[in-house]
Amino acid sequence: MSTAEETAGGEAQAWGEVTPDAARRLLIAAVEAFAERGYHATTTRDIAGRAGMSPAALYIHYKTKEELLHRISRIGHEKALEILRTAARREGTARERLAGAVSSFVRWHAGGRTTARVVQYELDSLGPDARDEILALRRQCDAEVRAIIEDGVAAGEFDVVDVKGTTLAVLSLCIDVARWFNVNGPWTPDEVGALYADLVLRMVGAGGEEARR
Amino acid sequence: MSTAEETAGGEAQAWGEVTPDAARRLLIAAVEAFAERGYHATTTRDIAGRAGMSPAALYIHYKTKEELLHRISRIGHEKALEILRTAARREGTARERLAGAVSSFVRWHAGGRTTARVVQYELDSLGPDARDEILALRRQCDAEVRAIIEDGVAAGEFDVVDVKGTTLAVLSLCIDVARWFNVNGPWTPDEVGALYADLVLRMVGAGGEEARR
DNA sequence: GCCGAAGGTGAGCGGGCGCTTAGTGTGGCA
DNA sequence: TGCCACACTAAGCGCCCGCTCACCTTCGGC
Repeated sequence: MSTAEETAGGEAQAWGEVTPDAARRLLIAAVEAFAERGYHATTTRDIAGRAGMSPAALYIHYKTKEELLHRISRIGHEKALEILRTAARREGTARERLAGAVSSFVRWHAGGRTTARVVQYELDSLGPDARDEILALRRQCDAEVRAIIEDGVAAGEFDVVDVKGTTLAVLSLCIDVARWFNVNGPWTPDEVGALYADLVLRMVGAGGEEARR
Repeated sequence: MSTAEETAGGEAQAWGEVTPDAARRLLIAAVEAFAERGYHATTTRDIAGRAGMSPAALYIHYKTKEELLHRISRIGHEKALEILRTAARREGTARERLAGAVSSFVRWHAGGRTTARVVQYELDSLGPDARDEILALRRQCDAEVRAIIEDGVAAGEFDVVDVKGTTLAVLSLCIDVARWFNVNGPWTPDEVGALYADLVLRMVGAGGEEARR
């Protein structure tokens, strides 16, 4: 179920597209620092230091500290949307597609917790324009999940009273994994993904037989 | 179901115990500022300004800015624990107690979103000692919810494979309400509380008849 | 072998931060 | 009425922030 790419230890997976090398190292350093301390508590000197460079080097590749957060946020949201989109448009019943979407989405939030934390919780530190751009991506994530649930209801697989509210709760449940998941805790990302897929199927009234075993 | 105290507009409800008056005004100002901008992005000048005082006045009542966050966090967590404890120890079936706990806990996070946001999301800005104290309160919250679920499983009301994981997911779901809930959105705190109580009962395999209507 | 572009550094700027201190107005009490 | 304790303010200290700038190296092309 899980690919090496998704759960790669260094979490450096998704940043391959960022060039040149120095810009990528700065970006990864920023992700780590923002995740540990939060955007406002992180200094540009800290980011540059983690990347093994002088404070001034940051400004060769990025106009401001906020541009770093914006870039991280956009790449992260695009990755999240891609995960949901892939799962939503796979062949299969709504039940299978929802379980797949939730387990892979949760796996991403747990395994790439450092990145996911920044992506999901530092949104308010962006300026209005950047935030609007990111919010548009979020709405697309919402639409993908809602589409699966609507399909399931139409097919009689799911039993959901409030589709909009349930969609929101499902996404909320998955996203919050980034807040509490601990790499040294009792669960692997795969285990949390499986547990959550089961819980979400129950939420939509499709807990089914195998969940009751 | 909901009391005036829980959903009072100004959210000033729980701070009655803080004296003298100037100290309370500063604390409420800090809650609002932290919720809007985050702890690190909030300045002591901003807090004092909102309370209608000079920057120096803050230090008559609080040793540091962090002490403000610590006080807010402790009072908020005590309130949250009280809500869960009251619901958990009420008379009734596990099903009824879980529904009551979730709906009142969610109502608190939605209605008192400003406070809940600070309480749930600014924990990492505390120093180690203060954080440890707050984490102990969190563990008590977890224990209350887990006790209800264990009761339900023992009584044959619930069907739960992983009690620990399900407890965590239920709390996570409720807490994350503070992140996304919007006072100007389509739902009232009561509505979200009712929706979430239903969803949580489904998660523990007690969705029951009335949910299927 | 010289040149310019690209990518880096060390020093430091203007400013706002958390917090302190000296001084002020005020209300309660002998 | 005189006095002091208390709550509060105006001013500002020392520090570190985001960011800039003058200068330095490296290296491919002619």
